[in-house]
Amino acid sequence: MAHDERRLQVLRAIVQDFVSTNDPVGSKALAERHDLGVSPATIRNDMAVLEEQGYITQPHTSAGRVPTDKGYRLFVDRLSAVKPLSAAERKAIERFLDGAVDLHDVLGRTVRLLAQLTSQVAVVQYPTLSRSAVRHLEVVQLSGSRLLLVLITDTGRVEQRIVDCPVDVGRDEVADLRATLNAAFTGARLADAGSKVADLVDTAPSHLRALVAAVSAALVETLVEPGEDRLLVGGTANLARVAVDPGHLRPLLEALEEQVVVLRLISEVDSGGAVLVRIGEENAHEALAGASVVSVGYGSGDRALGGLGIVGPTRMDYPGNMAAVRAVARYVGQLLAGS
Amino acid sequence: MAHDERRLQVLRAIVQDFVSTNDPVGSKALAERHDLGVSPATIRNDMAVLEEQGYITQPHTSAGRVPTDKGYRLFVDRLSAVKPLSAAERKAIERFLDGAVDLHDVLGRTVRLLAQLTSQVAVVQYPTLSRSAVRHLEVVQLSGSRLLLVLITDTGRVEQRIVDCPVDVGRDEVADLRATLNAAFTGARLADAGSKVADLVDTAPSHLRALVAAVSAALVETLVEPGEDRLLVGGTANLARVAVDPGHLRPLLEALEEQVVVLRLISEVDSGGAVLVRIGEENAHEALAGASVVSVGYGSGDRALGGLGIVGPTRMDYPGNMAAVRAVARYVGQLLAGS
DNA sequence: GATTGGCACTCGGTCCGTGCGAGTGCCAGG
DNA sequence: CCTGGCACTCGCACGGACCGAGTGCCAATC
Repeated sequence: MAHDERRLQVLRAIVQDFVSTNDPVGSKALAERHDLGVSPATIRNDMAVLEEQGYITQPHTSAGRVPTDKGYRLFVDRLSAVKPLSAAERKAIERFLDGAVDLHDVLGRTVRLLAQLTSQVAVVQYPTLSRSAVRHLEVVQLSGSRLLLVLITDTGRVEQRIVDCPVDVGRDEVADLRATLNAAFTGARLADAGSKVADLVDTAPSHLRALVAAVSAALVETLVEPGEDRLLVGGTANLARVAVDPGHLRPLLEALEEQVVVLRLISEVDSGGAVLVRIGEENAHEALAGASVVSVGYGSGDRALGGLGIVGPTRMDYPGNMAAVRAVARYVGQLLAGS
Repeated sequence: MAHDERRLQVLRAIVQDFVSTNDPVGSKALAERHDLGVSPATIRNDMAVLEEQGYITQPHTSAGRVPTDKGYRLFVDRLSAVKPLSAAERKAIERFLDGAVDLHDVLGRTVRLLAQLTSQVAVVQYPTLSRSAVRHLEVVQLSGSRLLLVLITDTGRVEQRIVDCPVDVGRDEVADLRATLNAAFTGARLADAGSKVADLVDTAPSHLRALVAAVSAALVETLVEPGEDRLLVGGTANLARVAVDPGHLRPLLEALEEQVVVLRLISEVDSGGAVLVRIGEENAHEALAGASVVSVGYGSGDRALGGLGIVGPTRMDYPGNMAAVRAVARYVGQLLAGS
């Protein structure tokens, strides 16, 4: 029906106006700023219906309307066109990310770029270990019985781990161990590494068996362990830009430091490569009740290496942010594939 | 003179009360809460003098007094006794830091510990490369002409760097290169590495010379480059605890992300191992005008590896925070020395 | 039947005047 | 040099009045 159609236009207009002005929007202002072709009175009727359906609400009796989570959801799902990035923005992405010298650098630049592009808090997950493959394993002897195990993945990630061996290790044994490990693991997906360990211990030369067992155990532990530094956060200063009440700001900052929470949100990426938007209460975490998360997986080809995205108030520019997140993820994916 | 002595007592009392209550403190309250042995009227006279000398100020005509930067400075320099940590706190430090598996982990725990102990923002600098020594250099071939150079220091830090060589490299050459580099650099202070590079290129076997030159150049670059990820920040949520005005909070958050600024403050550590306190304007950075920085170097023995400390409002518990910073630095120093 | 103009009503935000209380500075006396 | 007393200053919290934006409803209109 024409009615429903126009009501959706009204909702879209409300979201757009509210996002840009941060003021509850009234029927008169709507009629003025958008060519809806009807009078304020008609809009009022539509707004009453929209409120009844739970898409908008009014903070005070004599104030305009504000979108609810449900309203934003509808907007994102059906009312927002994908906003292509400007040429300048594309250029900025390239300029910003090119010239990175290693993985750390790439991700650091990414998080800063994303924060700047969206004026929100940006988060980037390190490439998940289990989806990467082993490029090289290095064993360094620190002292008689202490070894440093360094794992280098094909995504450029470097993981280190100290191993205490039960007995002192000879110099030759270290070399043997290095050769053995590399022969066994190089090229293997880390997810498959666990199952290889058992074989390896059995087939190892007897004089190395105890050593291989100890090191392999540590290796598996490193891979399985979720890893604490898997998240990079940037642009927190953008939080203070909008927020009025620091009491409201604190739990958000805490959640961002409590990386686990955000990690869970960011890493649940759609395998199809679509941008995921979680709005307000959908985040199912108290501190994020007033926040939205826009995230997407990045990777090369069909492999998702990790997720990245932004966190901001529910009142955000969804089309613009979704476009920025997607563009950055695509570029980072290419970059990592080429290294 | 007895006068001066008592005036200092008054200043100390003002600082203590203001820090704990966050209210400007008046003469009457002072007389009640501290055994100064004199009446409020006398205290008023002292306060008038202290204000004249610039140690305290009153925000409004009819309000109590508040310490100035200069007042805090005097308090820190002459009026504060070192507050020893409680047994429980010492225990907490141990419990928190033990069980760390690698450098990342140690520093991550440190920053969280410090933030929790002081309820301020904590910052920890990664061990400075130039003061570390080379434990091992590893060269991994990524593709025909791309090498990954991995540097492991005796402080457990791992640096990685991708090197593009002018020509394709053979497998044997990589092994030779690895051996050559390790022979030359293992055990050397990184600060001295630069001067060794020239020698190395000259003495290298001719077939390796070009390769050694390229890799060495990258190595030196890695060492000289200040490195962007050398700072760990934690506990920013504590900022929102105190601050009332998010507009005042934003520049601080920005400064913390702009790692360079804080890095400069933290890395200027006293070689004698004393705790350094910078109060308000002393920081010579606009965003930190209302903040104090308490920092100290950590390291093993006489070698300072880096700095750590806290950033908080000028109105902070200096004795407690100084004690916490020092204790944590000492413990971290031990931990890194033992690894 | 949908749309529109008119109109009474609600209610949050702002402005302003008042009273209160904390804190001070000064002064005269011990 | 210290002390008690006293007049004075202001910031702040409270409360009432005003104002205007915005709504919901209704009768008239296309």
